[in-house]
Amino acid sequence: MVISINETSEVPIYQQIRNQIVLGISDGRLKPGEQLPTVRALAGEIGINSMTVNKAYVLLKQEGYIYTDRRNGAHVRKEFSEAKELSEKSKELLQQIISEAKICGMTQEEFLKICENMYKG
Amino acid sequence: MVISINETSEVPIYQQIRNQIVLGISDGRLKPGEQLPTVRALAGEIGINSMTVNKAYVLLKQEGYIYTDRRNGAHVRKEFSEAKELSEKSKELLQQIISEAKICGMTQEEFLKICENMYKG
Amino acid sequence: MVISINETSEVPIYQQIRNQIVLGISDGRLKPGEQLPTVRALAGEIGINSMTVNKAYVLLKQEGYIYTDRRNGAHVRKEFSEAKELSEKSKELLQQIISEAKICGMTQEEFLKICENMYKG
Amino acid sequence: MVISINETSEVPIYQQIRNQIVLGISDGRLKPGEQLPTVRALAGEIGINSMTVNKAYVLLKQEGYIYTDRRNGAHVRKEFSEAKELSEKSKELLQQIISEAKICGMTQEEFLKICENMYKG
DNA sequence: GTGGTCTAGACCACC
DNA sequence: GTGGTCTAGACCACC
Repeated sequence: MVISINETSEVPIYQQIRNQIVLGISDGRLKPGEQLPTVRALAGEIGINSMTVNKAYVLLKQEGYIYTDRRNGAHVRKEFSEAKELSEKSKELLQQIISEAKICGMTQEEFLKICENMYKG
Repeated sequence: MVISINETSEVPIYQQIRNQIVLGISDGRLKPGEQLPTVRALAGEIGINSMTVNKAYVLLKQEGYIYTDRRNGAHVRKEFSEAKELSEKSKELLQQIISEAKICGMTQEEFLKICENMYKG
Repeated sequence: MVISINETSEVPIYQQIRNQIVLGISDGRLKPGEQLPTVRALAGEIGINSMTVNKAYVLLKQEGYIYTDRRNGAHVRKEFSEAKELSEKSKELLQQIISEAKICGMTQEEFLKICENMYKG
Repeated sequence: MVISINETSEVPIYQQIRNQIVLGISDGRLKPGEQLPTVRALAGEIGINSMTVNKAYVLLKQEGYIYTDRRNGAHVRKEFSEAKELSEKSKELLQQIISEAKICGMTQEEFLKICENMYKG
């Protein structure tokens, strides 16, 4: 899986890495248990400092998406909790996005349609 | 409309102000054309620097939610473009939220249900 | 409150800082709401890199002991949740310590006496 | 006695082995003088490098929990010193745990109750 | 070889 | 002035 960084984005690089890996897990490009590139390998590939990649991995680990061990590097978690619950932060963001949708004239149906397409994607 | 700031939040204060005003517009607490408090008044009310409030208003203006004129201060826009299009940033965020929903075992139906409830809210 | 670092300890510096601040909170040397030294000030005082202090503060923030905001720096949390529950990690450590106490011939009463003294301290 | 390793734990594997053996000694599953599996046998059983098991045994020997001789392998120590004294490291850890207990609102009585239960366990 | 820790120094967003 | 992010480079514990 290729990680591509937008250097001009206001989103910190470590967050961009985190986001793309979460996306990869959700759409199946990264399989449960699959090994991620090593911190150094990914840093070299992207052309950034390994501390930045490390920070992304620490974050992913804290969020429960991956686990690391010194022997084998970082791996995608094998079984995810089926909590079926969005984080508080995500709920707030979703509410914010929906308020923007309403203001630009989108009906509920139109918004749900967009979500459906993203869900399938 | 009362603006309440969470000082310990990682969301910048100017962004919190912007978010709450957008929310107020979307749910009708702020009517089209309605006058917003002046920068100084709002800053005094919240107890923060007026530069911060100003930054929020500049952002809201750039995004087309309000307009300002020197005589009458800031007002909610009277007619919003019915673009029916989310910003690139919002689409990215939504995609990110959906990927998290999928990973925590939420079905499409369950996610859409949450959106519906927020839409009505 | 003075933070003193043991450079020869196997405990990472950022962890030592974290530990001493938690200790300070628990024994009242650090009051609720009290301001901690800035990252740079503490780093300069101890004679270490500010990234290391920053790491300690991030950890304390994650654990809910302090909060930070860009205006006023870091502060001790004002109200702690009365969860009355040790973390899993602490429970494991406590079990480990107790097993060592038992092996070196300490009775339950003797061990509880040590805990009492530490609690009062 | 079965040693089970948590590969995703932040606790080093050699430390996990050491901890479980100490636990086994303290609760009587490992008797004084009892023979421990050979380094190779235990490594094979767990599925890890024998250097790691060796490190755990060296540590246990240093701490006085086991003794080794070339002919018969490793054995649990027959008589433990009744020093009735915790190691400096354990005292520090205990102080740290107690400070966390105090902050989360636990009374001395509640904390001692937890210790009692662990002591009996 | 792997991730974890640390340094010295820099720039940035926020206020 | 504050914390947050990032770099280039180093050393260490673990395996």
